[in-house]
Amino acid sequence: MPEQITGPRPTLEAVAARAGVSRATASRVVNGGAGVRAPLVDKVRRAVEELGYVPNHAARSLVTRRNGAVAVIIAEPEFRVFSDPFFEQQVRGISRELTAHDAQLVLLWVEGPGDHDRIARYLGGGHVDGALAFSLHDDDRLPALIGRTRVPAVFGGRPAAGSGQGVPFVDADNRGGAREAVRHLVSLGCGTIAHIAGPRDQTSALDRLHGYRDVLAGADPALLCQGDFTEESGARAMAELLERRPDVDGVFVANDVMASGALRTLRERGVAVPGDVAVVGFDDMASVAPRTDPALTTVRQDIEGMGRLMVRLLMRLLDGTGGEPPASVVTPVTLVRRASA
Amino acid sequence: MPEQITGPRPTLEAVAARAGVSRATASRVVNGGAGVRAPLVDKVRRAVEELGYVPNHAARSLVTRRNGAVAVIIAEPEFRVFSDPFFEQQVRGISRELTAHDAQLVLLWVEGPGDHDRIARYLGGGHVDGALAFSLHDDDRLPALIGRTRVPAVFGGRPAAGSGQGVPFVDADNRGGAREAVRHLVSLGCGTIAHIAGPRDQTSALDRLHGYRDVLAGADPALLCQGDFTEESGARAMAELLERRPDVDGVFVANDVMASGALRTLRERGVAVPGDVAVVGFDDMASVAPRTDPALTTVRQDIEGMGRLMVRLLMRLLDGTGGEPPASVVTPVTLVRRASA
DNA sequence: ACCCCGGGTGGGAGCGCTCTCAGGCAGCTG
DNA sequence: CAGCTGCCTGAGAGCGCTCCCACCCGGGGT
Repeated sequence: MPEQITGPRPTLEAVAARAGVSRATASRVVNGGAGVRAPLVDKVRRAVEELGYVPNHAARSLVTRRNGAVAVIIAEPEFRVFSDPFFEQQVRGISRELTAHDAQLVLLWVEGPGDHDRIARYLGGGHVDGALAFSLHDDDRLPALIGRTRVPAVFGGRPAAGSGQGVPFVDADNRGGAREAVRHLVSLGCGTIAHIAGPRDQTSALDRLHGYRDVLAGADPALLCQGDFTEESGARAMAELLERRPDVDGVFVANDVMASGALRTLRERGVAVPGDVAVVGFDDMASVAPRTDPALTTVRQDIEGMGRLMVRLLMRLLDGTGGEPPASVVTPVTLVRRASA
Repeated sequence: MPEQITGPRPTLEAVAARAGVSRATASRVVNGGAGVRAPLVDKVRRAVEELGYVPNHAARSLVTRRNGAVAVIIAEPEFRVFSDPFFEQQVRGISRELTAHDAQLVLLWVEGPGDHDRIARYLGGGHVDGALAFSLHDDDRLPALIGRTRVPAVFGGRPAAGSGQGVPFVDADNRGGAREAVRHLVSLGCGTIAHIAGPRDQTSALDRLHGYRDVLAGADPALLCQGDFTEESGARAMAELLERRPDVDGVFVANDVMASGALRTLRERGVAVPGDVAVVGFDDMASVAPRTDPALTTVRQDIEGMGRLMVRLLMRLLDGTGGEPPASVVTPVTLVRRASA
């Protein structure tokens, strides 16, 4: 029980006095107690307890030049980003890992391109030890901006070629997952496999398309349909596909939400899934994939794990004595078999 | 253009030297320049510009005992809280207002009750000037916890009676909105108005129930049905209601999501809305209310505005010379008329 | 002409901490 | 038993800033 609830907060000086040691020794104990003899450690610990001592963060970071805080930069180019369950999971992973590293999460919400200056100033001001950002679109100037500030940073998602040089990223193995999905359709006996692709300006969507092509190099271009990751676009694309190639018997859809739309179209037209057409999605979004009719076979990525990994990479960057160059990480994905394929 | 990109960051001392003034004067200019003659102000400003000087936050807050950061505490008792669009909007409002006040947002994600200690320690550690928290459930121990830390705080949503004493809150006028909704149904000629209520342990749900009762004091208890804010529960409650009182001609539902479920039940049974039964929801959730069939008449609350208001209240608390006691704010709501009532 | 007043400026202390460095006290070797 | 090594401990500087206070200087009153 802390003794004094009110009054000025006790300083290290006070702790030292109470424990009968010097400020230096008290400091050593507070910071782990390495190289201090046990009886003294005990005395200091007790004094800390009794006084309810909490280190003054400002004083500490003034001298250590570290402030134990990491910025999480969230750009909001679209209508809703934050309420995306994907983000929720990633931010949760980040938060948990940050807590494990005793670091704080400072949320930087970018309000459009005009706000970039503010972000740059903040990062440049050294208020945080590092930054975590999400790379969403090709035209996103955030990666470049962060690269320029020279603040240690890690991206979530692979930035478009050339925009985030030197900044490591954590990305799911979109291409490999896509290959696995398509191979699964092949193994099921599908001979005419289509792909409903995501937006051209997102590396994840592009990678999934590339994975499809890796397996089905010579596929008819008519089997490729463009979507924009919305349910509606998935439904439309499926309809178009059915028209162009009525013989289609397998579809790899670039995300679960579009797959849900495609499934709807299929259902409406009385096409049996997976009997007539097998469908595989991507993301294994908890609110979608297990609930579609039939339940969606899809590719799962460990989103929270990716968030945690981002933090671990950043911490390595920060601790790094400058030796090793920080390597980006591509996390494995797994095919989750349900009913649709 | 900052002159030196690399090397140690310039200090105020360097700025002062370059401008040919004392550190004190340089400090005054950096902090607004009050009481410094124009030519000197200019000189210092130029030096700041040329050196790319950015104040050291740690040093500043060491002496001012302010750190320009506010904690936003998010408890997660349920499955998903963060991805709730309600939260998104509120946090966005908070973020914007905080930015306007030049303060940072430190996100504290509470991982269950066991995590309370950590939060308390953090808040008690004086790392932030104040805290913003959301009061969700009656049994939430967060309000009490925050009250004990003595950190200036503001709640979003009214805490349960007795749990967050002395801590001001910002809440929507749930009761008044409910009254308005019910009165609207009355004005439409509805004579048998039911209520589908939200969870008993949330003040917002309770207040809406009270609003209903304010207008319909002697209503048949059979007209009251319990839901839990999910779509499914709304659908079920509506079915029950239809069974208990087939003559029901108006329903006030405690939130839009449940109203959407109720609408579904009504549609499935061929009950005309608003012809046979008029329906009013609550929240005016953008992703729900305008998209239901028929579009939902509901009560709108300015969620982002509430977030901003929370920050403004907190800032007043912080600036407060201790004079006025901080008053909670109940923000007005408006009835949005669409097709369902 | 002298003094006083007040706005502007600079000197310097000190916020609470970490970290280097010198000193002290064992314990061990020669 | 002297000398040396090595481990602990304490003294003190200093991180970059704000703010108090003393000082300076010009203008107005006596």
